[in-house]
Amino acid sequence: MSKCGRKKYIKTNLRQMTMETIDSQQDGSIPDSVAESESAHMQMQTGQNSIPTLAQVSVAGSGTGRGSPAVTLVQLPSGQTVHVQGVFQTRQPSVIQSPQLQTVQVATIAEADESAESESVIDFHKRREILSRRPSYRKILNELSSDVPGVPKIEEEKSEEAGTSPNISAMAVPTSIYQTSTGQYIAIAQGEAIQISNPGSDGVQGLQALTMTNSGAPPPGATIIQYATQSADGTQQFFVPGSQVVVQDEETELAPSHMAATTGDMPTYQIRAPTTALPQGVVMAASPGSLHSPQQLAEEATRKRELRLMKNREAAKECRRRKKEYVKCLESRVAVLEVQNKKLIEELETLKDICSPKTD
DNA sequence: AATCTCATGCGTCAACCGTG
DNA sequence: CACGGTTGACGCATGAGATT
Repeated sequence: MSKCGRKKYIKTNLRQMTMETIDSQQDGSIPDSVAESESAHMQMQTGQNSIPTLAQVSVAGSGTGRGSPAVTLVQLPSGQTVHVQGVFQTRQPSVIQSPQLQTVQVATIAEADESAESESVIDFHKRREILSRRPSYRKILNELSSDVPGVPKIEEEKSEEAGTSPNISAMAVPTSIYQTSTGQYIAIAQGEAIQISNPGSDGVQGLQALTMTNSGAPPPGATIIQYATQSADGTQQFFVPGSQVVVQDEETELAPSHMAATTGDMPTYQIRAPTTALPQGVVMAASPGSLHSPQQLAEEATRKRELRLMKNREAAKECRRRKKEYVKCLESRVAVLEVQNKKLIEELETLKDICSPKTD
């Protein structure tokens, strides 16, 4: 791949991915690449574009009821409709589901129902305009977190340079939202509590308690968390955004001894936050009122430029970090949705076997 | 070992957007 | 409307792996 090709690959970015989703949904084809997961999600929500060999499944209550019991309406090929309580409950809006995509979903339903071509063309252009520029990743993540109960919003990272809130620790690591392989949502804020929002598939709904200590022994920035896993196999996977690293420490050698003693065989995870050695603010030299000579003006202009360059440098780093986090969240969502889709298909097959008339 | 290819990250510019 | 934050785009540097 040439450098230009690489750029092209990179530039097949999130905006284009969203556009592809729209386009492919308009002509009814299934998009490949990452947008495929969105397509799968729409299948589950709208009951359209269902897999040909399977019965159509429509989810009552738009499939967005938070924690509410999932009532699935299964329409069998014979015309029968069966209300079932899903083993895999209908999920709340996932961690990554941008408002744009929600708009697309609604529009897709509307187009399917009304089949008004002219309106769809207008909608298409409207959506094009809406998607001309994506909101910031922070905004997207904040809106997403507001849809998930119990998951705190990502705090505005204001006053990184100007002013320090007394409650903000020295390391300004922003809150991160993770999604585990089992669909749980984990919000981690440096120096604050870790919350796990359980989708409630196993009856344990709401937040789970989590033990977190900041050990003195590990290197700076390391955080020891202890998570009582509830999964059958006893393992828990974390999808880690950004440059943060989650290490499962089975020997618990980094954990304090009293923690290991009180937690038994619970696995210990160590989250190493990226070192945020942000250069502190530049000391403002001269006040504008004291400038007289052209040389001083030039120096002031240079100083302002360098200050702006420095700020933009840090902003670009932060932006890239958020983008990586966003992409990793998308990838984790793809993985979760694939598992979810697989389980739904299996559940449907089981129901078909149960409900199909036996011809003895 | 030298070269090539590719992935990744960084600095900068410019455009957009929200806010006061 | 000015200002500052955000982010796409571009060029560049660097390191790792593949190839010659």
